Amino acid sequence: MISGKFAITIHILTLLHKFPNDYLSSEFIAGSINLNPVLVRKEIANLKAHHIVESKEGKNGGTKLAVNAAELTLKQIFEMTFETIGLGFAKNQPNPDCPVGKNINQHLENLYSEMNQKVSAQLEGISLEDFSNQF
Amino acid sequence: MISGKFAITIHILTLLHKFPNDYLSSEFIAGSINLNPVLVRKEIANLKAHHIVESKEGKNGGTKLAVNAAELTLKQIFEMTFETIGLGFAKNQPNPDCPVGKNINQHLENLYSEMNQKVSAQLEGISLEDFSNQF
DNA sequence: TCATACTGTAATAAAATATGTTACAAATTT
DNA sequence: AAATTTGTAACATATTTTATTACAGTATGA
Repeated sequence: MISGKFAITIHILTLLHKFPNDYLSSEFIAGSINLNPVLVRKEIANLKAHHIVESKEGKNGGTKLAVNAAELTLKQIFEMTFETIGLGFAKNQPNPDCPVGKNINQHLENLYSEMNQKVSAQLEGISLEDFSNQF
Repeated sequence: MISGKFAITIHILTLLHKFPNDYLSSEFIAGSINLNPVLVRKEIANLKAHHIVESKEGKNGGTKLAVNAAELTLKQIFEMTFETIGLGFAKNQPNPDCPVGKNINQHLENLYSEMNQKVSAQLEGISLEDFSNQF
């Protein structure tokens, strides 16, 4: 299910790309997104775990892109933010005694899986640089 | 954002397709989905508004498919359940004084719009009959 | 070396959304 | 008339998302 994480992460990365020489603080970034700085830091933690950005603690610290924006695709960001098109139905526990109920989740998952593949294929063709250069 | 409505509606329609000669009660359908009958009736109300099903009140009442399952596409169901891949970020109000914040929603919307087109194109090729015949 | 300004992270709270329940009028069948 | 079902509103609960507070740890530079 697509949540705000994808949008937030793209926003963060776009800013980092626009200021390639600076360590941007979570407060500055949060000011652009209009979001709580702690949430920004959480997304940055995720980006760090994937070695997409590096950050520096302490005074004048902040975060900086650690990869080539031309080589980072939106597909990677999509996957990195744990996004999938999914059941979106938290408590999907159909009746196993019903021939339809018994199998529907499998068929829905197959369907969603194909949807994800289509979306991924599209996002693979767009780099962070492409996205950022629209601005 | 994809929610349970899409899954629930497909489930309902698959059942209706499997029992083309019966008026199925919301209770029966709810039993297969393992969902509250009122929620089933709500989705059916939506289907009725789109003339996809017809229902009969009163004793032995219920709901029945009103269209040819071969001609009803999952794309129609997708749209009918108000599904879109969207921002998923309820309070996305970036800072208008920031060059990135000012424009990001437009660019994200364009991106999501393309994603929806890909998904729609895929779902257009799958009929309810196709889906139901997998079972 | 000390004040300052950051990150990192946990704990908690609030808000938004999704799902579930109860209740009952209206409709139709037997 | 009794039984069963839809239709719908009003309300309740659960889940997920977003926000806040708090503070330890780290680097900078005056």
